[in-house]
Amino acid sequence: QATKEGTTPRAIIDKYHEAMKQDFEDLNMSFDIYHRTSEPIHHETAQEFFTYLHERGELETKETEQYFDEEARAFLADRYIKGTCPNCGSDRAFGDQCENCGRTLSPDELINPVSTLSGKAPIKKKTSHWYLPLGKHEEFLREWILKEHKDDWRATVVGQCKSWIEGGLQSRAVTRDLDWGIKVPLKDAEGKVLYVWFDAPIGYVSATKQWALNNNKQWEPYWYDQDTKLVHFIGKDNIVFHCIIFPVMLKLHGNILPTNVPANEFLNLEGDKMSTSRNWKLDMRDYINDFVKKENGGGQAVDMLRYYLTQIAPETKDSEFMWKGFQDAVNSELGNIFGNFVNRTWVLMHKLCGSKVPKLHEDVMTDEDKWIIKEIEGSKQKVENLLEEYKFREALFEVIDLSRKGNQYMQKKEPWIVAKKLTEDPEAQKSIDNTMHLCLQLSANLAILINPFLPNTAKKMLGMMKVVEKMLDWENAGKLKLLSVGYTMRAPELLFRKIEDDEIRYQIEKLKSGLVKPEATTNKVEEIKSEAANLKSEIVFDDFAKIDLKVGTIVTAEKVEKADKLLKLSVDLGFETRTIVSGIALHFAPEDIVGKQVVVVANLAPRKMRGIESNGMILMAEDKEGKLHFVKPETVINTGAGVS
RNA sequence: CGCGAAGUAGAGCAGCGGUAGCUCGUCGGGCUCAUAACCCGAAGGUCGGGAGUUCGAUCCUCCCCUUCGCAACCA
Repeated sequence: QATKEGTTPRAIIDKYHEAMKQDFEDLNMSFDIYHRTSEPIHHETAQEFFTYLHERGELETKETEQYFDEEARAFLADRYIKGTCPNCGSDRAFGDQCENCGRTLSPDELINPVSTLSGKAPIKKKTSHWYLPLGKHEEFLREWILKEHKDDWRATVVGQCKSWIEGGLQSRAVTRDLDWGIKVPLKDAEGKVLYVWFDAPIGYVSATKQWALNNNKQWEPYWYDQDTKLVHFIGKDNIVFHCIIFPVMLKLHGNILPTNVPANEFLNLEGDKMSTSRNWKLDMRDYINDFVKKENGGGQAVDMLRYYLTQIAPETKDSEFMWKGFQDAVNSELGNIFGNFVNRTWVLMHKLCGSKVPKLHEDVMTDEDKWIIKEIEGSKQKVENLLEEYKFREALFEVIDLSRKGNQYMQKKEPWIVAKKLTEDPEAQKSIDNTMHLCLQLSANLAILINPFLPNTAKKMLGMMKVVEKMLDWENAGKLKLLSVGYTMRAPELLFRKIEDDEIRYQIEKLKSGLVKPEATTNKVEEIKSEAANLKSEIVFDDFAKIDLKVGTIVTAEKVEKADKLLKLSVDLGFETRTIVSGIALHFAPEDIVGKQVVVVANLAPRKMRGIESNGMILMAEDKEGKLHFVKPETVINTGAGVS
């Protein structure tokens, strides 16, 4: 990224760190510590970790030959080496994979490797690295994950780990040759740094240290006490690091192991995967500008988003963020059910009970009263249990459901009807008192229960109840004497506003229009610049003249069996019709391209792909989004025409 | 190809051997304290397809189809 933006890694880190910090602040998210792995305390911690493992002989050393760019004076990551694919002959193959035929490669297999940094051919250079032999810990991992946590960890997590363990655990290099990063703390390790995956999770430890320092606490219990619960909240693509590699490191280092790793699946957006490059995303900044900032303080807007995100969290499978769904959830569940219950309770209390918390008359308690009392008392345990199992979605549902029950309760008691009989039957006030008393206690409970999810809403409710923040302590949930009899309440305040159709239409519009539009012109310029920098080395005309380009017409096209990306084409070149296999199946449907004219490299050596011999290559242009386009004559011309 | 996860009412999701359930939406009714809100009721599903195990399968087994994930100097 730094190379792309033409700046230093350090500057990039600073920039994003600050931007994200601001976003979190505006969205009302707080952290006990928001730490970064560039801090000195982290370097020390990571180095200590390495030294500890190294001194106990838990790391292996291996010497290998790797490609080195003499001009850039750097060893090259697989991705930074380009060359000709040994499989399909494409010259767009990278050290790890060929983009054309999809085959996974190692840099050694590439024909004519070239560094993407300097454009020069790299040389082989010997280098030695330290490795973490995961294979040695297979038994431990089997026992710990596949047996001990078979049932209390999520199915995806255990499944994913199983897949890794069964697939054979390879030793993983923990160091790299790089000029920046955390130095390997050994004498003979000049130019070697710790691999990010090794030091990144150690960041959790160093963050704890920093936090302890800031708060005058001991950090050790958090990583050594058996009572400590270590929980990683991550996405499913991160499972292997947090369940396999880091635990092995922790075990070797004498630390506690994670109690649970409740990995979430992926969140999609309006029927498609999120993607920064395609601008198909939910941007924190945009939400802040469009919703949070338009409201003073924005606590409501923040809680609305928190609600929906919790409600659709992909806990068991991939889920979908739909703007319409956001509107429905907020308007209906938050506004109509929860917000409106609190509101009508307050309005009625002011009208029928003189703005005070009425008394609960035990002598006239009905079945409905007893039912709602039971519901209130049971709610704490229900929500708590779900939270303990990391079922946040369901826990939040229970909270909303309690307010739903409040609505049902009020409907059955109908105090507004009872009030009409008051003149002939003054005793009826008792029924009203009971109803409102319980609705108020229920509201106070709602404030406590919603607090972990929607803290701004809970605070607003505190204001209406005129009570101190202490009341929100979780231990108070389920209690029926949170508000004292006779205490005066404030006027109601709407907890949630409705989201209008226009706002939703605007967001969807914005999302769809941003799809192709480049994010900013500067980005575009830089991209062109970096493309230019990646130009291949100069050739003479004779080199070019060796390539025989012809205009051909696609006669037939069909998918190649058992290959995602390949289409088998027969192309009429005028003098003959050839079979050409092309890696374009993800971009074109076979029936759509029949009859199209294309430019073909006619004298390319034949190559077998998936058992089919391909005689030639179709020229394609790739756009910003990675979509392929045919290169072809502007108007249809005679098949077989030469191109030069 | 392989390995993991998933496919259940219009939408979003629970359930995972024994009369298919929730939320939203739709339709009908009630109520009018409330944010055109709330409450009650109804319609809507051969639980991806096929075979098998079982007295019984949405749930177990096998095969097939579809979707997502399994590269990184990303965290």
